[in-house]
Amino acid sequence: MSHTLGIRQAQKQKTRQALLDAALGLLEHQSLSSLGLREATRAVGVAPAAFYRHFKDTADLGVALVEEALGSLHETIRAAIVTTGGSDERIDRAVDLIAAHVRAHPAHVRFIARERHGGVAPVRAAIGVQLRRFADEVAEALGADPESGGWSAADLRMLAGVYVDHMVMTASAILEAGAGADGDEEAARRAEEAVLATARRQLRLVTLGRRHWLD
Amino acid sequence: MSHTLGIRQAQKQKTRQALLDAALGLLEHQSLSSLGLREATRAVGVAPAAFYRHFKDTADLGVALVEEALGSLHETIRAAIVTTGGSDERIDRAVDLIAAHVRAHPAHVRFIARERHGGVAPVRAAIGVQLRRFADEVAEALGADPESGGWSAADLRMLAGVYVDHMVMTASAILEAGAGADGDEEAARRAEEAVLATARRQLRLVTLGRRHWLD
DNA sequence: TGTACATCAGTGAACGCGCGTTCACTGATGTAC
DNA sequence: TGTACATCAGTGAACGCGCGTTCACTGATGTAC
Repeated sequence: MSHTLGIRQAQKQKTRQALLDAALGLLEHQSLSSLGLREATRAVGVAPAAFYRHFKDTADLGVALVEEALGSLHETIRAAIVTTGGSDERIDRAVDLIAAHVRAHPAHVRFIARERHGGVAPVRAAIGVQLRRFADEVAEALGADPESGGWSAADLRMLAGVYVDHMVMTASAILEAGAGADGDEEAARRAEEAVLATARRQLRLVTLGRRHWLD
Repeated sequence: MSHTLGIRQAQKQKTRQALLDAALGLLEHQSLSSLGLREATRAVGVAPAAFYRHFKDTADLGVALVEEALGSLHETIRAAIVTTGGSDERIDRAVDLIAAHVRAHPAHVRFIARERHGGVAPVRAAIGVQLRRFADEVAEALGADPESGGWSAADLRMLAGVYVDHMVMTASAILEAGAGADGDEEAARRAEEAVLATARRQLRLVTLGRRHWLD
């Protein structure tokens, strides 16, 4: 028979997850550096002291949120990497994947965009480490592409960084487009489409630059 | 004779500026959404209530900081726009200008990078408006360049946005490079040079894409 | 299976503290004559 | 130039409030026999 978590462990995980979810919700309208431990516990419905059974402080909770948020982004990036086809098809596919990611995880995207340069050092560091890992992974994939023959490691790494940064920026811009047109469903749709169109244009620009890099 | 500010007005301006300076200093290690009004007045050495003679609340002070910070960035952008010469010279010059800007106004750069996606809506909005203005200005300059003959307005605007975003991201990366190697002067210099080298590579990529945009 | 003891996630009360905001005030600066 | 009154930047005390952290506790879950 398979190993099951004890009731106690399962309950603890549930509370921990509830704290993470509540915090993520509260961070829609504020930064992590102003999130209170009591706010989070109040939203979950547990006593303030219960917080310490799961996290040292709110920065610690923030680092846990980074792992959660970048875990889901990692999957999206992997999906974009393995896409095949002509450059236009790959661009369309990548942009669609980002849009779908934002729709599926808006709060995660907001959190990463906000805290990437935010006021909590350990969280900033955790995001930086993970994004650099993603870029390494993308660089490796780019290196395997015949189109990258003759590229130096530094150039590949630069290009990978451009793609990862572009992904994060675009995700954040999609979110902003949705929030900007408050209420007006149709305006939001148009604003999002404009962001996606710009993102595709930008990727086309990068593709062209890439094609002529070794000229 | 020239018009002089009254003693009272001059003194008020001085206190206001002291509050802005103190806040900017305090924001090195936190976000605006957690900056306290009492923190700022304490740092200046005035009573908490004095704050209200200058700002409605800390968000209001933040908006004033946006104007100050983006005013200085505006000058740097204008300087980069008017640069002449071959594309490599222009890239080198632009990157040097950014590096100089970060050296001259590190706290302003940090503030903009942090609050661009931060938790204070009016500040985020103010930054967005100004950066869009900068992009419009850059787009106009690009349109005047013979190299952009045949470009659509949307394409020019997209390219301008790439330049402005790249400038902000690079400025923030330079700052991070300096902070990352704490204490080690030589490591900081090397980290900064690596960031500048990457920035130049990225601009070369964009230049190549631009050159073949209408192929 | 049943019993006795150990573990530990979550409780609830208490603490000292700094917060934002208000208010009547003070005294230097500004203005009218 | 001098005087009498108005303005208003900054004061200092007070307020109620929510904060982070501590502590001994409870009672359900886990474990050993």
